[in-house]
Amino acid sequence: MHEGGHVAEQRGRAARRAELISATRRVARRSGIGGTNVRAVAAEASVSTGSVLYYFPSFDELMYATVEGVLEEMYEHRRMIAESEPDPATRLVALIVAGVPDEISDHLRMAYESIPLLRERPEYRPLHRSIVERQVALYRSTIEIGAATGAFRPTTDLTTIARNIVALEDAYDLYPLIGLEHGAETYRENILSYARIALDCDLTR
Amino acid sequence: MHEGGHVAEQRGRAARRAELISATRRVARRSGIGGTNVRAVAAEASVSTGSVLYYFPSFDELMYATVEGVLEEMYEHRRMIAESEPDPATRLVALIVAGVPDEISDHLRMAYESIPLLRERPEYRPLHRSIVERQVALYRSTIEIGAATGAFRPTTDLTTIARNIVALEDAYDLYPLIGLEHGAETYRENILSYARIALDCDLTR
Amino acid sequence: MHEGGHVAEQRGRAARRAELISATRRVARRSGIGGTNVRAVAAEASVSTGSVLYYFPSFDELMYATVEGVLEEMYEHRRMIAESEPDPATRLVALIVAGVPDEISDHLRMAYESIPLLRERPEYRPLHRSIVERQVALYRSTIEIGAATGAFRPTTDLTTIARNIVALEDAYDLYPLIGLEHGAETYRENILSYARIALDCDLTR
Amino acid sequence: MHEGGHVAEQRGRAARRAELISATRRVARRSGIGGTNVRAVAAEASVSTGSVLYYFPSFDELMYATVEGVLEEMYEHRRMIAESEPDPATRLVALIVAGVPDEISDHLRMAYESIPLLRERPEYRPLHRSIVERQVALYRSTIEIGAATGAFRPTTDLTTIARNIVALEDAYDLYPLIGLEHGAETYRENILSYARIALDCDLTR
DNA sequence: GATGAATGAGGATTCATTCAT
DNA sequence: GATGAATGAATCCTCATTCAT
Repeated sequence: MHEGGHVAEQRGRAARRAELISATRRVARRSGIGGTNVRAVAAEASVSTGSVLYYFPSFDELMYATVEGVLEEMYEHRRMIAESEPDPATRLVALIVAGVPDEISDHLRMAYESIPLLRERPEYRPLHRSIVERQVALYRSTIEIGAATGAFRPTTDLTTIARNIVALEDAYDLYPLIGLEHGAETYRENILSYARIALDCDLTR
Repeated sequence: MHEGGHVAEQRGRAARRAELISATRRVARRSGIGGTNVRAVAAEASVSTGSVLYYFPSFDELMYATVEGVLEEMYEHRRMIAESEPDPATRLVALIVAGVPDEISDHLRMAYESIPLLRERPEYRPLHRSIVERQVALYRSTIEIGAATGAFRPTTDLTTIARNIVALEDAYDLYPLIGLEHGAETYRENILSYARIALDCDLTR
Repeated sequence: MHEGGHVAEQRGRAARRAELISATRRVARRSGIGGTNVRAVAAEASVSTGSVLYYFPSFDELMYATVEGVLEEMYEHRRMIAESEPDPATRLVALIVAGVPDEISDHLRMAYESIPLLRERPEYRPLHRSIVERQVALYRSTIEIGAATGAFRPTTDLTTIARNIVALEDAYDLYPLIGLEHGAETYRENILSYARIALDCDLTR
Repeated sequence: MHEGGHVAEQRGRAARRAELISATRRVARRSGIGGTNVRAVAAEASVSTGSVLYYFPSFDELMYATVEGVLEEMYEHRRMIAESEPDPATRLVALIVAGVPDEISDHLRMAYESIPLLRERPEYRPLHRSIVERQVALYRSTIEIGAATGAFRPTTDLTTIARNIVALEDAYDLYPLIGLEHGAETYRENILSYARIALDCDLTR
């Protein structure tokens, strides 16, 4: 009927879904994943509850897409930090600083709040896993470059170091959520203290 | 007549509560915290739903008591490991081995699943925080002893090292939950690799 | 197609709420306020319990709206009697006759049954108070007109007389509820006997 | 077995019941009839919930006995006022003053809160009815004496006057409960204003 | 006599989902 | 395409009553 009608509709559909995901994110930020429901999302997006489930087969799928988006964005942010900084030492510090934010980020909060979803929805696992793995890759390649240029002199296998740094980040990101507030600065220094001895380098900031 | 007659009852309120907590634990292990409700707990304990709320002022309180018990037990287990091993190096290794179990423990699962509860129930925060702090203390005192005996030659401040070890443990405990299965052995080695350079020691197993 | 198709729905939210209020009234008439609950109302209105709470934020609000409606209707009925009768003496008698019905009216029953609600729901107070006050105003203005035309020769302050008449009505409405059955006629005559001496007039019927 | 055992037991039983009634009264004063339940009464009386229903066949019966006691006490109080004052005019004023207390009395509150119980428990009706009737009798005999002594010159039949006074009292006792606070003094004056013209007398205070 | 543990029906409320329009 | 009214199962919690002791 309409020229290119389907294409336009498809575009419209994608845009609608994006809006709903965005609304879900805002609700989840405000009220937590547990406090996020169809009605709240519909209200936030100024659409009907019927619309929400018209664009997503179920509320679970919308939540999945939302968590996915948040995690991807979180990773993307760190990847851009890595790309914009050529010097491996500086990049490493920048990554760690970005990895342990001063304020609990919504990204992190949602990442941790989505853990209970894993039990009944195994499809969440690849999401989380992949984020960790790509962060490890980010650190690993940074270290590799530094090792190649002589900036770092790794004391052990690179993957181990990269994994440890990411693990430290993950734990130190969790702590503020459970009320352990030693401050992002302390946590960053803890991670840097590890990086220095593991890479036998200076890492001034 | 009376003697022995009231055995079940005389175990008393505390025992009944303990049974309910235990039932809650089993349900939570099976179905997750999100899948745990009054009816399921009542069925698991073979009592009426009324009974559950007879022994606990609210379901939330039962859940809190359950999480508290699980976390305490987890810490207690590690404390006993520490106490039963006098040699600091051996103790450190034992703690790390116990801290990264081969199978995902219910303790850890519940610890992580209870994170979303933190948002609406701030009373959970001291629970989680305290467990982390006491674990750090456990490692710190172990390191201190080792430093005193010359077994360890710490390269930096003891609290930092202890915190980093606990943080690594916490993250490596989380990973299997999200499908990252490099194996407990790998994770333990990663932590040990840190401990070795941070404490400048051998730590054979 | 559309036109007329949505009749039931297009009557709209307000109409649905009115239906539920009406159902609540029927249940309350049959079973008392204490015997009125969501399920009974839903059954009476032939809808699901979910529907009841879809149109009212809480059952309390539905009950409030119902009591409010009943009280307003009661007042409105008396106001119309007053308006339709120009002669102050005839109007006064008509008001008293309407004010003490032969049968215990649902209005009165609900008015008195809602008294215990006042303790926990202070928002009911303005409702009751306002009805009494407006009834007093109705009598007062009637008396005022009669005094102006010379039909009444009030022996004391008009508000006092109006209040006393309403008070007598309120009490005599209560008595049949507690089993004091001297008959509406006797009660009306008692009130009229007061009106006659207080207004120094005849008040034949 | 025990000498007079049964008698003593009967006395004990009556005393226990009295204590429970008294406890029920205190709870009802605090929390309203709707907020009064077996557990609260048991706690207030420092006995077990089982005890409460050991001494009363059902909670309803305990509540009935409590309301009965309160209403009787209320009447008894007024009767004593009447008895202690020989002069009919002074007695009348004293009765009216006592009948419209400055503060909402627990007696009145319970009298009005018990109205909804009438629907399902017809046995409450004689209670309320009898209180009204005896109050009317109190006023009627007072008026009769005054008429005999020439202190009062009733303008109409004595029962009508007595009933109207009691009705006014009942309504003016209700008003503070629904938030109509013109003050006890105003209400008393309103009643006295009626008494004066109905009895054609002075009634100074 | 007295207890209090245990019950289970019944209370209001929440919410993803369905479907007629 | 999009709506939003309607559902009903599931949630936690309350409470008079029972009964073994």
